[in-house]
Amino acid sequence: MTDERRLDVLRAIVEDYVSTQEPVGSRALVERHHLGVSSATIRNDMAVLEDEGYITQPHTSAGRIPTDKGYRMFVDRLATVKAMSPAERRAIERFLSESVDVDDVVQRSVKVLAQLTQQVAVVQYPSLTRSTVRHIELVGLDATRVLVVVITSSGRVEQRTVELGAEPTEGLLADLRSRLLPATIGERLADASVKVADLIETFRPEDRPVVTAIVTALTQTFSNERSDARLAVGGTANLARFGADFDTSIRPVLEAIEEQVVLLKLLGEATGGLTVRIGGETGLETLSGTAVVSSAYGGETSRATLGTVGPTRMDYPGTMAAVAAVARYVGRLLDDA
Amino acid sequence: MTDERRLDVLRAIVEDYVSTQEPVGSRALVERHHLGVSSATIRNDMAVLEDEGYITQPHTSAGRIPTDKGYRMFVDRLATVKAMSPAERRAIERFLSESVDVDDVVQRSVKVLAQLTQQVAVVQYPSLTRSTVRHIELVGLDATRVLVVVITSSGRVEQRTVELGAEPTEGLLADLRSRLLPATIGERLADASVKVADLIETFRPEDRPVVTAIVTALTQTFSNERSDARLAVGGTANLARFGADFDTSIRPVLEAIEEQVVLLKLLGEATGGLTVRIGGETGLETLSGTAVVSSAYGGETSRATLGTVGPTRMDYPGTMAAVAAVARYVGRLLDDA
DNA sequence: ACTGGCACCCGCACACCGAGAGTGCCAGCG
DNA sequence: CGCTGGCACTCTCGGTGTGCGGGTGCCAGT
Repeated sequence: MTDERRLDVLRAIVEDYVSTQEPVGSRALVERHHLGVSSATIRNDMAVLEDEGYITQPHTSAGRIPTDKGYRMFVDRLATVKAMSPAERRAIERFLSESVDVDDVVQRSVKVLAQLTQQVAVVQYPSLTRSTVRHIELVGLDATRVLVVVITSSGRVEQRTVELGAEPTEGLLADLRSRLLPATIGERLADASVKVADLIETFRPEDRPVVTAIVTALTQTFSNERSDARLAVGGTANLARFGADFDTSIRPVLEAIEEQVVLLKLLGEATGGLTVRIGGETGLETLSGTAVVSSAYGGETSRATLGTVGPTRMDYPGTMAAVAAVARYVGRLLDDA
Repeated sequence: MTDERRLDVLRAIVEDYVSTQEPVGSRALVERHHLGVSSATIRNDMAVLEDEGYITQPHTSAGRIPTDKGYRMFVDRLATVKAMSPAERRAIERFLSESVDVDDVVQRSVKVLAQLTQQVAVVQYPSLTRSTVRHIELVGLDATRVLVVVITSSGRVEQRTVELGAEPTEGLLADLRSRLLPATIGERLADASVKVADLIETFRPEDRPVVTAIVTALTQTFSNERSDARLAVGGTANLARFGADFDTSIRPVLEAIEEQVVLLKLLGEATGGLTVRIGGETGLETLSGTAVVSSAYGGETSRATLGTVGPTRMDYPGTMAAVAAVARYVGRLLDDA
């Protein structure tokens, strides 16, 4: 009994289970795959695989289903990456390239990803940290309130209403604006934060409270506290594929999706490449039957994460290919925008 | 047999069915409500109500459940409006008043509405039509592309990327900007559309293509094609309450929610007051078990619709009260912003 | 007009049973 | 020593049968 064949068996089990959704037995296995040995031999292999924790039986004398550990092994060592067809690539590229602005790109990405994978798709709005300031605008709303608008090189527009606490002196806002622009235009957001903070001291003491309030709003915007937290979600109707039991397999996902914090955690720190989290690896106990496939996207100016949430019994090769492809196109699109 | 009591019976049936989720029989009815007559009498009343189409039995010799027509009658004539408790009002008001900008108001409204009603909440972003222009900004992205930003009196910021098709001549953008602002500031969006269109002719013929492209983008923004279509959705986890059958009662709702066009239709033209659509009244066949409670909100500067989607067997008085209350606070908040 | 009583109906829960799928193990074979 | 065919065993699943209970409709009586 070679180790080699045992891995083949594991792969076959995962593939069959994913496509049929039913526990797979030794007989069906030898019929559907040309493994060149008899079902009795497979049974022995399966017994070993079960001992090692890669597969399990839902009840005695039923077929086997993969465990999380089994899926992990499948993803790490067994899955041959399934390339997208040229037609699919074309479709993705064309659909995404029709976007009119950053929001639209994100919206469309979610849609296309959900459609391709038949799962729930999540796309994080691009982070601002690497982009530069293209414009800042201050708009007085009333005597003590100002709307601060920041436009970045990536085409994002961030806004924020500021309570000044006091009424600005005549001409102060215009003055501030005229000093703000040269100090920040073209700067990276992180650097711009420092620059605007330095500006405070150049104002008269009596104006500083107002200036400080506005500068604070700006730095908060720069540090993208809010934009990082923005997410687009789509394909929730695909939750049907999760399984019949609403409370154990669908509800937790819906709840996770509504809590942005949780969702961000799920997508995980985009280390760069494609990441797959299976069952317990998600860090959420309630998502035991769920797997997350995510990838960072974007390069220089805007970087963030996108991915899909699906049942552990998903088509990993296909999903991974789709996530990777969409990440690549979205990144390209945002970078030269 | 007075008509009066028959209506009482109908009300009792609706109330019991909503709270128990089970068909209600004549015996249970006389026990839970002090109707002062015997169950046999109730049975006669029920037979009449069934003949008239207000209630029905799921199968022979089971209890009765209300039909859509029955719910309609309940809502129109029988439901005593349930007032929100002062504590609840306080909570809503406080939570909403913490919002920092328009997006935040919408986001929070969805959350609070979903929580109050335990249903799926939908809030349309405030329409721009009634608000006025506070600022317009043109930002060059590269040689042939410009980002158009419009800031309205309601604090909304709308953006749009424009492909110019040609390279603008030196100083054209600055020139355009300096003429745009005086022509539009303080104007209602509809009026501003006309004003900017008039501007085209004041430019040299060779500049007109570029100017026209930008003006077109502006008018599109003014006519709020995009902003009207924006929606926030929350509380999807509450879909659990819809019933056990995923495919007939939950999936259609998820699908409707993802199609913004459909959802907008569902919320309906905000005629002003509180609107309730029950079952077939929604206009969607797939939403037969679903009811929508919606209300317009806002006044002068920003007006739109918000509401909830839930099963027909919902707590109408409570839901209606919650929708009305949130609509009132949101409207107030946006109008004096 | 309302009530009590009664015959009847029907879905639901439960128990039961047989079929089928799958396993584990063992003896035998190359 | 690894593989195979065979066999006994186990367990789920689907279908059937049955008793129970809630609920109705009707009718005769007040």
